[in-house]
Amino acid sequence: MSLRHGLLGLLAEGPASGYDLTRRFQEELGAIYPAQHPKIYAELGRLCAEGLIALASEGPRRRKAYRITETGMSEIRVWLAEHEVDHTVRLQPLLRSVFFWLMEPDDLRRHLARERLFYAEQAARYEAYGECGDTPNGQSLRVTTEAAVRLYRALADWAEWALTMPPATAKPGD
Amino acid sequence: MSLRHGLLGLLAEGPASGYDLTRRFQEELGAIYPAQHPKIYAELGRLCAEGLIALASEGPRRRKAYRITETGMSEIRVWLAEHEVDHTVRLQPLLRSVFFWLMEPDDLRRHLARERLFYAEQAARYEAYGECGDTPNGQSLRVTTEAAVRLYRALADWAEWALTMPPATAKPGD
DNA sequence: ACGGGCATGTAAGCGGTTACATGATTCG
DNA sequence: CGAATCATGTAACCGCTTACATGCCCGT
Repeated sequence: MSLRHGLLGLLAEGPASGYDLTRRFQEELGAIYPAQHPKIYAELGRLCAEGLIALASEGPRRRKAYRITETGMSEIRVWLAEHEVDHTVRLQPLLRSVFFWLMEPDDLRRHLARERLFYAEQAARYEAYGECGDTPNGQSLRVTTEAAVRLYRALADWAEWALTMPPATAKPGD
Repeated sequence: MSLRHGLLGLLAEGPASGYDLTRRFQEELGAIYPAQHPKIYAELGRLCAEGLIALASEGPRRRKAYRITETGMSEIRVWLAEHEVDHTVRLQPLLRSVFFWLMEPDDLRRHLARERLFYAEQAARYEAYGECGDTPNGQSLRVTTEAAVRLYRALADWAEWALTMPPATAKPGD
């Protein structure tokens, strides 16, 4: 349950609504940790009930902004300092690569070219993110986007490298 | 539902049991696409019922080896060629990095040092994988491990780089 | 007045994990 | 004969997605 602490962390920057948080999780964090609005609203409700966040203000269009409480702040701090990191990685594109030998060489080339492009675009997107301000949270976000850039560049380079490999087709003679 | 096609793809290499496949998904693919035995046995049952795989042999300790059928082969080929790639990435360590500014500088340094080590170990593990034979599927696995190496090296380098950054502490004066 | 974006929710279902449970065989 | 490992399963739960549904406000 990382989303819970993700929301808490974002609210540590300042009050925000479910809508705001949804946008951040889609656009800013979409490429490293996506989340959809139903999960977010549900979790906000739970966090509020448990007193980790509280209603900060109500705006037009029944907008509800939440702020983090003292309890919430200590909760996120404890999580960051003490809770074990979940290193789970699950990348469908890499699972697919195990089966490249089952693909037609032409299909594989097309596939890798498209993958390369996609990853390069993602890398560029985060590279363009540029400065995030000189606030503490802005500087941390800068570190995060750097990770995203390096990650997607690594995948783009890999796809490019894979294109240079002799295609390992199934049944060359069989 | 990628696991389904993951199993199909591995069975395309030759007959295997749920136990065999579980081991491959834990050890060989654990760092890019982990899967646990309950899911695997359940999925094998379903695949068998649908005729995409079939019982190949029964061994000692009630071992049941499955083989892929013609239907299954065409299913995995269609999936690889036509089904859209799921590019979802969800990395808790990168979500955490958004909140580095909430951590004590000392805790952060320790955290990054441990992360760096972890990723370097993973990279080394896959680097050591070395040759996977000259069979078509072995060559593809080589391409996959190359991706894993590049991915984990990128993360290790990132953690090392992050250690050189001035820690963006919260509330410098507040 | 109405269309589009802001804003919040509910419900069903899926994919995956964890814990529990058990049987069979080999090796020392 | 006991421990370790091979081997297969079930049940409960969790986190997340998708589809569905609705209300409100602003600009044209």
